[in-house]
Amino acid sequence: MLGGTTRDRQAERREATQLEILDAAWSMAREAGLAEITLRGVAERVGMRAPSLYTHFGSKHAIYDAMFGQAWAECLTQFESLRDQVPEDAREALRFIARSFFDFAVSDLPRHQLMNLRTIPGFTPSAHNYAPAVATLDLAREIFIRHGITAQEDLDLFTALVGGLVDSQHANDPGGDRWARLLDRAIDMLADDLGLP
Amino acid sequence: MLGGTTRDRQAERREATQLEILDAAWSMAREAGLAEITLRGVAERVGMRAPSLYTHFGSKHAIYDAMFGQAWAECLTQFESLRDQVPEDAREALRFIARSFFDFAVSDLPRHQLMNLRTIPGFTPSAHNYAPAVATLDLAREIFIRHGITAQEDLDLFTALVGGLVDSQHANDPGGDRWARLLDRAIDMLADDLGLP
DNA sequence: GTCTATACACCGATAGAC
DNA sequence: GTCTATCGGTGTATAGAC
Repeated sequence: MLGGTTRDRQAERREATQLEILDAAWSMAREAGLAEITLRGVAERVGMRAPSLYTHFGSKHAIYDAMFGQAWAECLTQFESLRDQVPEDAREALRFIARSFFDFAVSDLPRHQLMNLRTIPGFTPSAHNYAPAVATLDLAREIFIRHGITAQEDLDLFTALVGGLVDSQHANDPGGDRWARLLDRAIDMLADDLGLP
Repeated sequence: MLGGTTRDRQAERREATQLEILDAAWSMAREAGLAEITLRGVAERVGMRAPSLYTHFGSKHAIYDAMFGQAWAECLTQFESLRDQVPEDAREALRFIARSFFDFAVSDLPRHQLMNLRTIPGFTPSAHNYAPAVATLDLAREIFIRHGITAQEDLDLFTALVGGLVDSQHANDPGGDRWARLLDRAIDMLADDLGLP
């Protein structure tokens, strides 16, 4: 049907423009910092005026929100692709997951700030864009359970431990490896606590 | 000498006004959030106009900077007063320090954000106001050494561990104790790793 | 020295013309 | 869908009153 095709075309075009805007926002975040994004700056990068962005996003926070969803979706995709590579041995599995998450978080500061820190004043992710974050944690939980680690407290301790190392690395030795070097040791510490062989 | 007295009076008055401004800023931070401080809001609380604040602080960041110094000085003072209460036993000592820091960090969100997170866009503490932070860490290091823990990596792991729990608590269960309950266990984990009895 | 009034450049957001 | 014009807000520079 012609009407249907037209509508699809328009929807595609619209989605493409939204992606273009988000790409511009990421680019500006990486250049100037996550919090330094401005609508005028983003608009300029896509060849628009600032108010035109409101055709595609209801507010600046809505742009952050969409970026939040993108980032966690990216993380989820990576974890799903790594799913079959998780070692059989529980201790090795913990190390593998921890290293994967650590590297992902450390490799992109603005992305990590948006995903895991509350660095944008007043921003809270919507339920819709929070979903891939939940899915990622669920996936981690599933892998943990598969390796016999079932207590929520154990997963909580794991996330706090890895998160603490990531934040320390970013805050106190950006670009270095002072805390990255401690990751395996930290995980072994936890594995011992869990009674893993 | 009269000139000296006058100068002292003026200096005292000036310092008092500065403290008044900082108190107003803390009050506004606790009401509206750390990042939501505005110069006009702070000025109104002390009965001034916004530009008048520039008589006492060179910029908004300079106010954040002074607050940063206050917060860490507060932390240092508390740790110094606790110094003689640190248990002899190394494991108990670790628990004690960890709990002290955890409680201090969790009891005041805006203060913790300013001290430990980089939540204010573009803000970096000056060397002068960073000093009490260094002194606090030095004090912690000294206590660690007194208990036979001398490696920098051990202290790094300790700070990352406690920091990770604090951040998780603030971000995922504010006002609760989901990660607070894991603190002793986490410290025991580390103590075991260090070969402590 | 302290404070004020004024002004400026920038921000996110809205209204309405095309 | 994109534009121009504009609004209320911000931090801050400056000139001048007391």
